[in-house]
Order: sequence, then C-alpha cells, then structure tokens
Amino acid sequence: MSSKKEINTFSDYFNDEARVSPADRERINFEIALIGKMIEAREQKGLSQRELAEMSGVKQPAIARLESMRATPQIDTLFKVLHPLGYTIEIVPLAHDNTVSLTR
Amino acid sequence: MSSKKEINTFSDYFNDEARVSPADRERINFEIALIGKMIEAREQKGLSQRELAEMSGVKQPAIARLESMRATPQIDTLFKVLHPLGYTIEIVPLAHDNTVSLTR
DNA sequence: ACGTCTGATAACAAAAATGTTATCATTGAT
DNA sequence: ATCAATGATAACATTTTTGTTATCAGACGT
Repeated sequence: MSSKKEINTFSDYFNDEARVSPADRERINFEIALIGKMIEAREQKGLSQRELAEMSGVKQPAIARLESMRATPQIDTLFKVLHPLGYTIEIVPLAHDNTVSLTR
Repeated sequence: MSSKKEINTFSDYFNDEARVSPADRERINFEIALIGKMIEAREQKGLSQRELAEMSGVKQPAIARLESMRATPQIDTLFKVLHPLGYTIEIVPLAHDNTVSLTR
C-alpha cells in the first residue's frame, strides 16, 4: 500500500497539515466567516455594492474584491464598509464564541 | 469679534468638523482604542515585541509600526498578532458596547 | 564600565491594497 | 427587444503595508 495522501479536492488540500498549517487554516476560516458576515449584512440591508461604495467611501471594485476574497482588507477599510451596515469590529477573548446572528 | 475658530492644539484640530469629519474622527478613535487594547494585551502577557514577533510571524519592526500607529494593519496581520495574545476579532452590531476589559 | 534587552526607526525592496476608469455578462423589469 | 441595474473584472497608477537588515538610545542589572 502506498503511504501517499489522497489529494483530490480543495478540501483535501486545505486540510493537509503539510500544505496548510493549522494556524493558516484557522486564519483563513476566520476571514471567510468575516467576509460572509459582511456580505450577509449588505444584502440584508438591500444595498448594492455601488450604494455601499457611495455610503462608505470605498469604491465598488474594492468592495467586489473584498467580497470575492481577492484582497484582505485593512481594518480602516473594513470599518468604513461595516459602519453603514450597522456593524463594527471588536477585540474579544478567544473561544468566547458570542457569534453574532445577523438574522435577528 | 472674529468668527475664526481657535485652532491651537491638536485636539482643537481633531474636533474641528471642517478639518476632520465626524466619520473620520470616529474611525480614528476606533483605531486608537483597537491598538491600545493590542498593546495592553501584549504587556499583560509580559511579552516583548520580539517575542510576539516570533510567536505571530509578524516581524518586530511591523509590530512597532502598528503600536506606534505608523501603519494600519490588514485584518490578517491583526489576527496573527492577536491570536498568541488570546484574542480575536469579531463583527458586532453598532452601539452594542460590550467593551472587553483586559484586566479580568 | 559593560553587556543585555527593550522599543523605535532608518532605508530599501517586495508585496499587496486601493483608486480609477471602463467594460462585460447576467438578470429582471417593461 | 430594450433598458437599467447588478456583480465581476481588466488594466494600470497610486498608496500603503510588510519584510529585511541594521542600528540606535535608553533602561536595567551586574
């Protein structure tokens, strides 16, 4: 039998410690969740990317890049985008898990 | 009497709506508070910038730049720095004001 | 006096985000 | 069929962050 790991899907790759470290995986999952909430908040407000761009001062292509995760925002950019959506960022202790449900 | 505003101190400048918009002021205050918590957390752990650099993978000059607010971190950098300190970032509704006290 | 550790910073390269302008395909409404 | 609005993206300039390497002055202990 071969000792090679089966790497066929992205999930296989992503969960292979030899390729993506646990720390990286955790950070990437964090970013996915963060951006997901950002998108959810915008759509819940019924805002288009262009409208949010107008309100936040962040240009529409930049917002599109963030939402499609082609860029990692700086905290000031994230703040500008979240604010018109009624959200902000906070530092919280790890494992506190006070997940914010946007569908209140 | 003159209608000119007195602008003598930085505080005067910072609170002059004609120079710093309320939105900018709010974002800047947010960043100051954020960085303050980051510094507080590091010092509470008794870590030097070099030790934190080692643990987080963010270089010491970069950490120094963040702490002295000569740079605005990207969220992945902030995440990397906060994680060894036992903190993470979360999106929370505005005016929720669940301030995290680091002196538990 | 000496050595060590600290945070700050200089100088430059490298990488990345954001702005700018424009366009595209798709969807939905009329 | 046409039109308007949407999100995505292309291409490039600009700005900024981060890395890299090295050094500095100050604090502190021995």
